[in-house]
Amino acid sequence: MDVKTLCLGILSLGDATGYEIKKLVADGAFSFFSEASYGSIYPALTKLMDSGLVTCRSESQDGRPDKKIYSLTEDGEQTLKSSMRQSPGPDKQRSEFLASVLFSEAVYPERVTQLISERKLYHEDRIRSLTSLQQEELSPAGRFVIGYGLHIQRAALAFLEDAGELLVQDVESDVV
Amino acid sequence: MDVKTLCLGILSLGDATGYEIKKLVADGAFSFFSEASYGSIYPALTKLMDSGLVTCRSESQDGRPDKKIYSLTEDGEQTLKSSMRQSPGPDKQRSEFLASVLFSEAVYPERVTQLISERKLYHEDRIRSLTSLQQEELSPAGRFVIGYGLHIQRAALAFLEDAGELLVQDVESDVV
DNA sequence: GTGTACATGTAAAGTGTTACATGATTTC
DNA sequence: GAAATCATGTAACACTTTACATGTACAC
Repeated sequence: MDVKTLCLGILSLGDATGYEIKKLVADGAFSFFSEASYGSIYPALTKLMDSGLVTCRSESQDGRPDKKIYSLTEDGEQTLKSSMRQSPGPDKQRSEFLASVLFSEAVYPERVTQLISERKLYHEDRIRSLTSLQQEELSPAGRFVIGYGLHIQRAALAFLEDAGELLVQDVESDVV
Repeated sequence: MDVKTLCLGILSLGDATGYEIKKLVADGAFSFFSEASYGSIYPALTKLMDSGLVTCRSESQDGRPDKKIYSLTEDGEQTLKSSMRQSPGPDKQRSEFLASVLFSEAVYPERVTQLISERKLYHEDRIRSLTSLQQEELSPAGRFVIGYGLHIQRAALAFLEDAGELLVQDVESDVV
């Protein structure tokens, strides 16, 4: 999903500024399944303005650049809806952790133990953030998305508790 | 993880051609956590040659371009090992499915039911491929990585069976 | 006083994908 | 006879990140 559609989608849930969109994508409910930086969000919003899919009202503030609050237009809503008609592409899951485990085995087997224990902390952390997001979330779909994320993180953690031990033993016995 | 390190890692598990690396990344054990196209793999291998991290022997074939089989050098192994010392970055999980669920709710709620049922098929498919990969896999780390993937896919499917129904009901009652 | 949050935006650099070019061989 | 598999490689394009530019206000 490109940044333009992502912005359109976020705006369908309520008006927002570029800054707010970035925050949602970086830390909010969207952080679990998307990513975008200022360098792609601001240009995307400008292009959406040019094609009339969003409008923008400015609120002046003292000491700061004007806040530019974007809203979806009727056209934007239709465009989003027709994007939603397409079946979503497969997930893109890139995990340096899994790659590291697989590649460390041959060249640096002692590393595996550490990777696993660090990974548990990672999942615990993700679970904490998702749990706190769950407190705020409102719409059924929002609850569903957070729930989906939580469920996966918990499953991953449980897997590490079980299979992580086994792997560590296996790799260590190979070293010996 | 950049394509160069990915190639180095795959070569640490055994010699391979660019074509084989692409296949592993697209359909094999690596497909669960990485991605790369010919357009990035071939140039990466050339660069790795230039910096002496891999060597290459050619096997001529009739009617086809020579097979170029790459092997890790001692230098390549050390470089990979020092990459492995870095703690792996966070997972990058991009899910058009989750975005679609969240964004459809407002502009196209009937779509949600379909998204969920298509998604079940998606997970079932992933489970099938991972299960068949599990048959071939050999090393402890390989088994661990596939197991991790399987566990997550199963958890996701289970979540959909439970929460998917609820969501569909919620969204439908909102429409009415 | 130091760091973080607020707020927008651009330019350069890097990375990667898609599409193209080439062509035999095997499977349906 | 069409489509997939084997096999390498390049060029154009798209996308993103990182760094820069600018500046206030508030919390510690």
